[in-house]
Amino acid sequence: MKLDSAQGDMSGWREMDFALNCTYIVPDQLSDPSFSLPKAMTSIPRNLTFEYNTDNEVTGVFSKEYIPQGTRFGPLQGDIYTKDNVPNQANRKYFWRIYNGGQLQNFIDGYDVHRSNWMRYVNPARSPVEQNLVACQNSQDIYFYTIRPVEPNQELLVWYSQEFAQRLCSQQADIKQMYSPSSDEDQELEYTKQHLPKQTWLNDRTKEEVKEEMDEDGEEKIDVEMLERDTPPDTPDDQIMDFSKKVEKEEEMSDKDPEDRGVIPSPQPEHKESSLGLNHPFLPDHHPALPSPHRNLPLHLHGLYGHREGLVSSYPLYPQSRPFQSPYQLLPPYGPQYPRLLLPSYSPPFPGVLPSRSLQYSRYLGTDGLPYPPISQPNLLPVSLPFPSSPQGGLKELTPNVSPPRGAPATPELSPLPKRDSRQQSPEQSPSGCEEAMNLSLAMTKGSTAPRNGPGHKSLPYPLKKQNGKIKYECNICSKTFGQLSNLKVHLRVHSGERPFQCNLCKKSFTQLAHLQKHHLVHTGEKPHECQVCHKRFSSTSNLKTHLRLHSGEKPYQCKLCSTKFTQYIHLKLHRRLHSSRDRPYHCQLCAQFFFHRFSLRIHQRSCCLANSNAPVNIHMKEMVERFDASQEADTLTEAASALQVEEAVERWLARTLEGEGKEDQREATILLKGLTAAINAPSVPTAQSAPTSHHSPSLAYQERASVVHLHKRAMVKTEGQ
DNA sequence: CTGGGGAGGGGGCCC
DNA sequence: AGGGCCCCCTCCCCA
Repeated sequence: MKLDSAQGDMSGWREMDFALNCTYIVPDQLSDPSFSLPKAMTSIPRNLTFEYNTDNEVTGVFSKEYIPQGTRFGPLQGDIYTKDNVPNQANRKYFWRIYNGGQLQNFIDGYDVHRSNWMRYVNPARSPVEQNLVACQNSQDIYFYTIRPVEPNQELLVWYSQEFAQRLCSQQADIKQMYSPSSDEDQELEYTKQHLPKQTWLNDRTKEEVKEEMDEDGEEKIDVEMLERDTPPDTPDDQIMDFSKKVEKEEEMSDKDPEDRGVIPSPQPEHKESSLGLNHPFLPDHHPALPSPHRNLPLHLHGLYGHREGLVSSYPLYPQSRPFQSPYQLLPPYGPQYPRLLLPSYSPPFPGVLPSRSLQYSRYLGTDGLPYPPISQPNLLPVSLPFPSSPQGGLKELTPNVSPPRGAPATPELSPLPKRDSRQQSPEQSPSGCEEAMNLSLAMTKGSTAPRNGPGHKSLPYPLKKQNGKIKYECNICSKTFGQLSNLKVHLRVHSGERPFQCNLCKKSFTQLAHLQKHHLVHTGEKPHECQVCHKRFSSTSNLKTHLRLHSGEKPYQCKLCSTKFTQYIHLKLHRRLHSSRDRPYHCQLCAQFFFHRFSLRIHQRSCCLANSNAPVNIHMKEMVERFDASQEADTLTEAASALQVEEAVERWLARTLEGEGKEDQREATILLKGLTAAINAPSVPTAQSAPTSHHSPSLAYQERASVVHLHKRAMVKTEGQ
């Protein structure tokens, strides 16, 4: 399934490259307002899951299914603080810094579980080996991108992108500079000072001491100190103290030779001297083979977030010289091209999209004539909004965002935004807010002239197969093939979890626009499909079709054990639970099928359970035998019935079953009957010895679909003349 | 347990 | 090629 060629080195990617070239977009799960759980818990996408400790606390984020490389999660959500309005009591453990033009612009604080999202729980990676996510700042948002395929049940582990770390490093350089005689007073220091409680070590020490500290770890120590004071009581102490101790301990150790410390040097020495010219004194401690104090902490993001506050990135500054060893081929970008659509904030939705015939909505509307009150748009999440509000209503397509030029800073030069609301930003300013509607791969290919490696630059974006002379597009993940590329692209959302179409009323999201349109009927109460018999209305044709069976009397789903018929398959399924295998004592050892009668088992073993069981004719024969076994004709026979008696019973059963059937079905039944009777009259076969076993699958023995009585060729519903 | 309706998901076909 | 439309299938809920 998965491709194993090593490809997709993202180590040289800039944040903008991730934004433009990412292949999948996975928005957050929508939080039902009625949920009592905080958004940080409920926002986790469907393809991810939390891991909990014994206290039911989230300890990490894991994948539930295969997640391809180049998948984007996010953005990170939380309280937004500018440098000047950080509350004094703020716990900075979950702070993310947003830079603008190299200057700190604001913080995203993920501390509050009701205002942050699941991304706060993603643990930091200890090494490039285990890292599978990279954190990037795109515009004013933080996104996590998979830099390698994530296998099911694998933990998501994140570290900064190169630029991200670079910004933090230059921040540190700024801090250093503020103590030089020539530098002006640094705002960051001012910020730090003003939020440090009195009697902090910073105030108690000389600037010279501070400078020395900074030389080692810069601002980090400040934050550690702050954590000790500012962390709310519910924060485990070990998270703070260990982190603090780690820094001190490692500072001491950093003076020693790696061999003396008994640690393994970095397998990639260039890590120590990155392209940024930074020292990474703690790098060896991030080696996965080593016990890491960081890792021993409760699996919260304190490490990452704690470090983030001025961290000199000791590890993942992806040196360009070190490509990722991805065992999988990078999935090509098939960037979903979602037109930017505008929807009114409430119904009637999709005028001109729904069937044109006029419908009476009024009876479905509320007393105020509106099905739902208009939703105040500014409160909506900036992510997953393919349908920003449109005052005039209707479905509109917007001009796609103009992608920033390649190589442009990931953080556009924006004036500080006290609160993040992408929809209040102009499209030029913020590609992130409406990014769901962008064709990322298209933006990449059209907006770029420089040849690049990585996703989107493969000559053949999709594996092609030829079936019967027709080109088939194959899914990289499940190998399912499609005749049309667009179908494959839609299909791929099943794997990525991407649901780009979101209802602006209830925040549910869908993989296809049509599904969203159908869903909207839930809110409007509209039922466009009317039964011509009873004039009952339905929201979907499928449901109308099911309903029509009530009038036609058609019950296409029959229990093969008791002949009870049903109009809906689910009813048959429920019904079948009533029949357990213990009622059928005769068991085929070869395919695990059960029978009421010994002669049925005999027929089964001699007719269809010998040769190629997978052949359609044999599968059909198995169905027939099973149905006959449950028939009243079979019941009339004794276990000692002769072959002739059984044959006659089969004929009677077939005649009754096929009464009224089409000629084609009867012809098919005749063929089957010949096979059955031949089997009945065949000499006894020592099946245990002669029967092949390799191709026998228990699933064949219990084909749910086999219980559909009518062959699929027949019309399911007769509606004419009613 | 059965039966009816509501809703969502996947995919094929056509423009 | 992408999107719209439609269909089938499945599951859930509830009387």
